[in-house]
Amino acid sequence: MSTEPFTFDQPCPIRDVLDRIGDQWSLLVLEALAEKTLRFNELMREIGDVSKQMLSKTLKRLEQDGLVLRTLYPEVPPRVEYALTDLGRSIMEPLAVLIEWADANHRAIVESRRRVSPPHP
Amino acid sequence: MSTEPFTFDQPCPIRDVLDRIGDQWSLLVLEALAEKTLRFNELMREIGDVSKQMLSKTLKRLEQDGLVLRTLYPEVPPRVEYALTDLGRSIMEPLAVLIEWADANHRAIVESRRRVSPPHP
DNA sequence: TGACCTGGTCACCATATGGTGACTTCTTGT
DNA sequence: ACAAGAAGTCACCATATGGTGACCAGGTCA
Repeated sequence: MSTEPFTFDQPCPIRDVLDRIGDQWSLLVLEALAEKTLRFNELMREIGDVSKQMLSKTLKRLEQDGLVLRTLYPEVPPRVEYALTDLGRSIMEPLAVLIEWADANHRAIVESRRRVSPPHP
Repeated sequence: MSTEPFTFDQPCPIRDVLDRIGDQWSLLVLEALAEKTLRFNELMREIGDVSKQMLSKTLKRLEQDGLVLRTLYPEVPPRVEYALTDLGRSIMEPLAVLIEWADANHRAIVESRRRVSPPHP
């Protein structure tokens, strides 16, 4: 299949990518930053229910993977801005296709789920 | 954004979908079944490193969500075949786009990761 | 002299996740 | 009689994940 070949150091690309965007918060962060550059606390407010710790971890991984650029302005109080890189912007296209599918088919999934295990018998 | 609006019963579609395909095994199962219908033990061998329990759980969720069809042939010994539904086949298209992106950009991600935290100083 | 702001980190704890190996049921093969 | 094989399930246990709230620095406002 298209995910092969891969080595141990460089695992199957798609599993690696899904590990990133498949977690609780990465997609939300990417979506927020796709709209515009945001500061740490702005991101927190934008996403709403993410904890500092998780947002911090998520941003760090996205930065390490080169999807997000972190810029520190050594002012007082310090200002830190997060923006998508070119790579980060480029992943939004495949994600948009997936989001489109999700929007179109979510109803079918929910109904299938309900059919199998009805609400309250 | 495109993921709104959503209710509590029917969460944000894309998060819901990512919860499914973003887990350890679902994508592998979908990919295997996209090639051809397989029996339980065939799937195990195909994927290689999945446990019975996880494969069972994964298949059950995919079936509940209407992505996979489980057919039991009441023979002896029993034969159970798993196949993609139309819905299951339709999600392979957005996934193919994502897989393509992953293949094309995985190298960039790995290199970015290495740049940030070098192997052995 | 505090109290507050930003952008975090850290320790603690609860829950979720996932692997292992035993067990099941029925029938066929030796 | 006994093992084997299909398709799972179940209990047990270890690790991963993620939330909470305390804490940090430096400077500013009242």
